[in-house]
Amino acid sequence: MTDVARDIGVSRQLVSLVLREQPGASDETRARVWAAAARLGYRPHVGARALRQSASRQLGVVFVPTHATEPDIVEAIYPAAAAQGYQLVLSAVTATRTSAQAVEELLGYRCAGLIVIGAHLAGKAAAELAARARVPVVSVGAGRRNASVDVVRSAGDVGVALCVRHLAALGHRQIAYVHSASMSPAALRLSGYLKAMAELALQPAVLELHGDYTEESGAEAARRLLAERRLPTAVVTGNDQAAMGLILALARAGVSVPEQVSVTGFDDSRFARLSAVDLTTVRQDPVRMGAAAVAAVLRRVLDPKARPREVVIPTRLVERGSTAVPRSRS
Amino acid sequence: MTDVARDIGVSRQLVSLVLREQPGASDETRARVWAAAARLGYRPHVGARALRQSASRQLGVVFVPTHATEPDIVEAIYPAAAAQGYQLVLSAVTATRTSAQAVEELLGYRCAGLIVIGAHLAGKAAAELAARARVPVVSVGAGRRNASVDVVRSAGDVGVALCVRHLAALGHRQIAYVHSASMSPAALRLSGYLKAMAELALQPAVLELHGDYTEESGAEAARRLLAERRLPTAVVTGNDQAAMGLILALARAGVSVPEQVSVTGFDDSRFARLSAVDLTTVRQDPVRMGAAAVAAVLRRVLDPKARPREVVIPTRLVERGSTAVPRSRS
DNA sequence: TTGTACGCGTTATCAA
DNA sequence: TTGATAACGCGTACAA
Repeated sequence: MTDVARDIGVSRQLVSLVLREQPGASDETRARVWAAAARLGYRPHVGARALRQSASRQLGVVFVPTHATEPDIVEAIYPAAAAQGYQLVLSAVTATRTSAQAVEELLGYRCAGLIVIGAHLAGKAAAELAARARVPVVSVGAGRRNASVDVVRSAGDVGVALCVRHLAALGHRQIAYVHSASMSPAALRLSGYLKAMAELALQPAVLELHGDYTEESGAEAARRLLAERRLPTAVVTGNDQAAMGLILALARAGVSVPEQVSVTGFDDSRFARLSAVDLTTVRQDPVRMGAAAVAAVLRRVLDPKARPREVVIPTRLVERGSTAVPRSRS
Repeated sequence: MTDVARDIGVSRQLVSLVLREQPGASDETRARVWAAAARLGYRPHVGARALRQSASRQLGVVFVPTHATEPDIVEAIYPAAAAQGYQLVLSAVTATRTSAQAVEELLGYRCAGLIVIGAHLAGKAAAELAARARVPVVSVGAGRRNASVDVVRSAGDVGVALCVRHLAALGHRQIAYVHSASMSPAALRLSGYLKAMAELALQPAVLELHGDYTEESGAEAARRLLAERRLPTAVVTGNDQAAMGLILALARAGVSVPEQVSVTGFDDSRFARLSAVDLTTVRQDPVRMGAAAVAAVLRRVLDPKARPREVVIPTRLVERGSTAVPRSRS
């Protein structure tokens, strides 16, 4: 900054004024400052700025970059934060890096608030982190109403219930559900299935998988369904990837979707939209989740006494080609 | 830090010493300092540290979070950087955020070096960025030998040639190639195809797609192949997602893989490994790319006079079930 | 081991 | 519009 000031022969603090778009400089000077800054390739030092202001205009974001949907939420957070003049500091959770480490690193930036995407903030961890961070924390995608962190999540139970009712409306009666207990939002989705089945007076059939919702687990589900005496006419899954694996494994076994079995997913990920996959699924709306997350942190940044809230983002059914009227009722 | 010092009644600089693991404090004091730091939830302020040292131990990383393979490289960069005591500052390229903006933001952190994943640094942009940043820049995945930035890339031409030779060894003679000109590494892959076909004295057949390598473009390739008089016995694609789309669209049209047509992909992404997809593909080794990228930046961080290099990471063929002996030679 | 003093780049306040 | 001065949190040199 000193270089810029010297270059055009003005004071350092005038340059600071101009770059922060504060009043107090003539239009002509403003133009010269901007020109000089561009010419010299000058950028304000974010660290120095944060230091001086004892409050950075930065939001920390914890996410899993290799996840199917988390990057979509990150993508939505960027413009929402930028609109309020905030930068993002991303911190990834990877195979070699725990969420605790990711959060720890963010604390060094003295962010104004933290957005944690995914199921890293189970009850106790949430409270500890919130106490530790001393700044508002938002958990996106998982967790329930909570005294220490805001929660932004999808209405997963409603989404699954929509699938069940859609299938029932098509005439299905044997509707199985593929469940993975290890995923935190899965419990909510399962409850939606059970509730919808009960309302329709249908017999629930839950297939519980080991491990995460991956394509492999969908294939495992297919193997287990095929091993049974009779296939259900429809399968609701809690995740697109599991649905994909299920469909492909069924196809290998000569069972066609949707002719013999209808299948639904959850997420409306990029796979689902593929014309070749054409999966009926539940859309999560990462854009609204990202915007809601930013709104939630900033609400508490601006009013530190505000209490954390729970924001539920609606889900909606996307009807595609993987569901159809059952071939025969039996 | 002052708080920690006051808490246990020692000087601020002693705390600094201990936390940086420098000699000059008794074991007993060390323990007390660490205990107090943990209890108070203290973390050094990265901005203040960078400011004081006029050289942050941070590496900036530009990447596309929604991309199929870039997050894998990011994941590999983390441990490689951590091993040398460097933190990462991630900056995402999204639909609403250009690579120029992503880089611009990183400059504010005064990173020791920049790693740009993807094809954002075409010739001129690379030189400009390198001049602007005043720190070493590495381009990962795209770009060619260059005076201003290091390049770490896969041997894409070799990888595609491996596919062609593998198919030829199985007995294939009509081997088509699905090409997408808009992707920067694609030219290299195409050249590998053409070279290998020439060496085998086979007639090349290049199917050029509009747009990126997406599942949709694979489906488009399938439609165009099906519209022709006769299908090739094998199709080499420059990307797993395109191969996936191709296979699924062929399946819908009643053409089975590998029985009627063999297909290869490129990337060994998560789809390819799926037992239901079981795609023969080329493995890019994101781990080695990430490690090489870190090594390349740090080489020039430590020796600013060093010239940029080009590092080529070998690729290898992963033989799976999407390729087989052609049903009949015709 | 401690205290003292300085500077990193920036913002903020004041009086001129 | 400017200059003087201080402060943010940290690292480091030096003397005690």
